[in-house]
Amino acid sequence: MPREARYRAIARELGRRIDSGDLPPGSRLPTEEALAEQYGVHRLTARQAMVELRTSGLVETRHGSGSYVRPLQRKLEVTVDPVTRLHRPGVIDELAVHFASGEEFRSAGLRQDPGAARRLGLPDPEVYEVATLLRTDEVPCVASRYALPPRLSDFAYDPAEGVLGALGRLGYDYRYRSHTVSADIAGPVDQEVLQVEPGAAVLVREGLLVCDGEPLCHVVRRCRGDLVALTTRYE
Amino acid sequence: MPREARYRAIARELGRRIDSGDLPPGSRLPTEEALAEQYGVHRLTARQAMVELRTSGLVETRHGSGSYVRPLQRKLEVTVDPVTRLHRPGVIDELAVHFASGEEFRSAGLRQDPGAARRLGLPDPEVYEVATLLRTDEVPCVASRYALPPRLSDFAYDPAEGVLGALGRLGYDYRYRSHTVSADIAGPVDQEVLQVEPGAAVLVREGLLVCDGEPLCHVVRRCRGDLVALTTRYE
DNA sequence: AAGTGGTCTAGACCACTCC
DNA sequence: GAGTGGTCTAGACCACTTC
Repeated sequence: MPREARYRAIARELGRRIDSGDLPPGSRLPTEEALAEQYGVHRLTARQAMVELRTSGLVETRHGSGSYVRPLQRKLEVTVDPVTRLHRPGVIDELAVHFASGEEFRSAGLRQDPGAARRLGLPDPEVYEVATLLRTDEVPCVASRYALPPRLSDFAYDPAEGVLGALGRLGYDYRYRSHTVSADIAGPVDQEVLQVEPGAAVLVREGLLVCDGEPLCHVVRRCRGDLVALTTRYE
Repeated sequence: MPREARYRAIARELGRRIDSGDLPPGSRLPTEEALAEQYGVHRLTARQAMVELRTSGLVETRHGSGSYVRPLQRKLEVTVDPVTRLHRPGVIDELAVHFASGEEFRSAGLRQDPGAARRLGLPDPEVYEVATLLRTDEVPCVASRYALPPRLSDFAYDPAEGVLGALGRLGYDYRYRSHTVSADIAGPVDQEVLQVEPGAAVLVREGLLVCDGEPLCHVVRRCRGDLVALTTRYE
């Protein structure tokens, strides 16, 4: 029976103090130096405990300043309408304002994407891909990737209306055939686009839009897990 | 402009080799010792690179054996029926078999839970809480927590039918009023119940069941992010 | 300038796996 | 028993924040 590592014990102790409210959200933890002295260990061992707490999402560290108990962040609830089956900002009033700026355009072009092409029922792996980003208060929040059949590659996109809005304007009467949600760890691309740390949680929502029974668009949205929740309300 | 840390550069290089297929899923990475020698750094620096890859979910490490590229794990797709609005195992055939064993009982009793009580429209913060666990191949997979009004505290629970099945048998004609999905980092409780590492992704699905317009049950399901995806299909 | 976290080297011993 | 990852100490210097 291996005894518990020192750094784990320290992390557990600090975690307990956070849970109990002894260290309230936003408060500063002892410095690594202070912890090292207090527990009689080397600074690196104390530091390891902080890494543990950071990885568990309990604490955030600011270089040169200190480590702080993470404030309980109220997540933005983005409603997903079960009838029209479209994303709609709402619920929290400010949200409508925040998302009103529309989808920021990131890139578009023909790409090889066998998975999306298969879902779209295409014979070749090539799709027309549009990548966009939604921000709230300037913070990257939801990264979307739309895959369309190559024949739509002259697709005109206006950020104000969004990709799906543009498809509607072009006369496509689409709806969702299916949705899948899952939770991922932020990969290198997420880290860059959503500006999160390695190890952050990402909420992934994937859907297939159909129009007259024909697949029209495959959408993948990767949302910052600490900022976004998706809500469906049934009437 | 601070130059990139050595360990980050090493992690990036290895990540690139994994993405390119040079290091295929399941293959073993060089040992920490070998990496240290190869890049001319101390073993701890090479180790730090491995920590980075592990945190990003690209690699898993087995003590005494080595670090391996994580196999692309096909997630269990649990379907969520938009009509009955109930969870149904399916899609992948084996799933029905795996979940057929029912919900393993974990605990039940009166608890203080102001959040759930508020959603249930109760005057007091007390609710009757039932905690269960679903396993697939013995692996903990979905941890559920049902909150009911205290008047239902004599609620009889049979694992084979599940909590919602039992409510149906008792004559409650319930349906979901709303659902929220989000992504979290595994906290201490998740680590224990779902048996995951600190830092693992957890898919959270929260819903409110109503019966004749009255709130009946508040459900929170915490699913292992690396194993579970929730799918809704519209006909 | 002082305080604090970030990176790195050097070296040691332990715990687990695999043969 | 050899190989490999896990933990820990000791000490150093750098980068960022705060005053």
